[in-house]
Amino acid sequence: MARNKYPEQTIEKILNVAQKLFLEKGFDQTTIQDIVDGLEGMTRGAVYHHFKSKDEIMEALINRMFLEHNPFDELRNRSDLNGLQKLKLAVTLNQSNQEGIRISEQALPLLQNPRILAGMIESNRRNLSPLWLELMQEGIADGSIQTAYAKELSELLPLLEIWLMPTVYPASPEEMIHKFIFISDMLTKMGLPLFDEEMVSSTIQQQLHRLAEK
Amino acid sequence: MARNKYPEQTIEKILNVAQKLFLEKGFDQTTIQDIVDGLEGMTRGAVYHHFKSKDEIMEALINRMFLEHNPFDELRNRSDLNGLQKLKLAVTLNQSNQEGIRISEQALPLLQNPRILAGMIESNRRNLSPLWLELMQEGIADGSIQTAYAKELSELLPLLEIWLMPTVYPASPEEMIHKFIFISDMLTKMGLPLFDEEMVSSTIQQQLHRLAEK
DNA sequence: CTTTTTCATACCTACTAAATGTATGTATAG
DNA sequence: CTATACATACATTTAGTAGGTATGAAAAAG
Repeated sequence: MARNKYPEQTIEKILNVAQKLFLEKGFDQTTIQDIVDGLEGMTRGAVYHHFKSKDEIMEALINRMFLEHNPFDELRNRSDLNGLQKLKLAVTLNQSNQEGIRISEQALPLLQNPRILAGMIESNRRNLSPLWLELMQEGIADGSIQTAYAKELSELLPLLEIWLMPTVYPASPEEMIHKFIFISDMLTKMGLPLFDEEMVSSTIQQQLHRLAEK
Repeated sequence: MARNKYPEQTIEKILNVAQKLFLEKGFDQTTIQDIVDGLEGMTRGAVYHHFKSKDEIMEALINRMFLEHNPFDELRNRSDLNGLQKLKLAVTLNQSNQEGIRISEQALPLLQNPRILAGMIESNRRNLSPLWLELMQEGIADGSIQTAYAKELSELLPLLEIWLMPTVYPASPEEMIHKFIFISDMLTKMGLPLFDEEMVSSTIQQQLHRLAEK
């Protein structure tokens, strides 16, 4: 089999298998041969043709996870919303976005995957925080929010997201609820009322549901 | 040279060299042979005698860095301080503690060292947060602080420390000052006034000094 | 418009280099 | 005398490279 018509499909396949394995066994414990074995009828040569190294695969993966489907593109041309409303929507979209990754890959053990965790932090800081900041400045300009801490909050939001991950900071549903209330309260006090009553209570419902499942 | 009288010294030496190399070049880029080369007159056999694997060296290192010299032991038998005062002292001790690591190892590029970053997060959560929580509960009991968020704050404090690291979140001195003010303000609003005027202004002085150096 | 040639590239095979880890041996402190 | 702190030599795993082969597609020729 030489010269595939759609090499992008091959690349996607490689990334899919790599993501699965990295999340399951961790980056260091996954060999390139492991990835190849998951590719049915391919050899290491194919992988090395598309990616210079294992690190490059990791890099591409992190980009795909945290960059490609970020929720901010959809918000760009929504002129019907003010800054705060956009921010709230971004939170919601972001949440369901992450939910997707989490479920499909069954609760990624991030602490066993330091590369992914670090990549996430770095990618968030470089790519997501500026977008948050932009929205906040929009909100400040149109008067829908008042805060002296836009820059700080834009960096902190992604960090708080990590704090909310039960795989990094294990938490019972009750504790999760408490965390949410804390964040909601804190953000409001700092001038960024992102989580209103409705969002908090819907999260609580969600967590109670999680509790009932056990 | 066989059968050293003080094997602990050998172990310490290994950890010292490993720490230096890991922080300089990163975990993955450091080979066990590199460590051995820094040990003058030792062979890989010695290292493998004391540590089963490279990962075990890393584990021991992280313990040594974040566990052995943590500031809380000193606070245990200080019955002259109330909870809040102990918390404040803990912050100060913790800060100078970290300063030590940072200076001696010239600004560790944590994001190039995902293992260390993740180990730090994990170690903080497991070991440090409970100690913070304990102090906070003491402060609540003796009335020196009032907060409904002790558990949350005890987890968040170490995270905020990471946020304050310029090697993870690059920041100019001005931005650092702003971050400090943010944290001070935020903690106060959440019922944990750890940073009083004096501490904030001393930090500002410190940052301005850093600014002047350039 | 059809055929041929050319060329980039998707992929394979075989090999190298490097690093981890292991089995076994030796000397010495207690 | 024995456990253990190390050394030596070796086996194994794994990343990465060099070079080759096949093929789709576009340009050139007929």
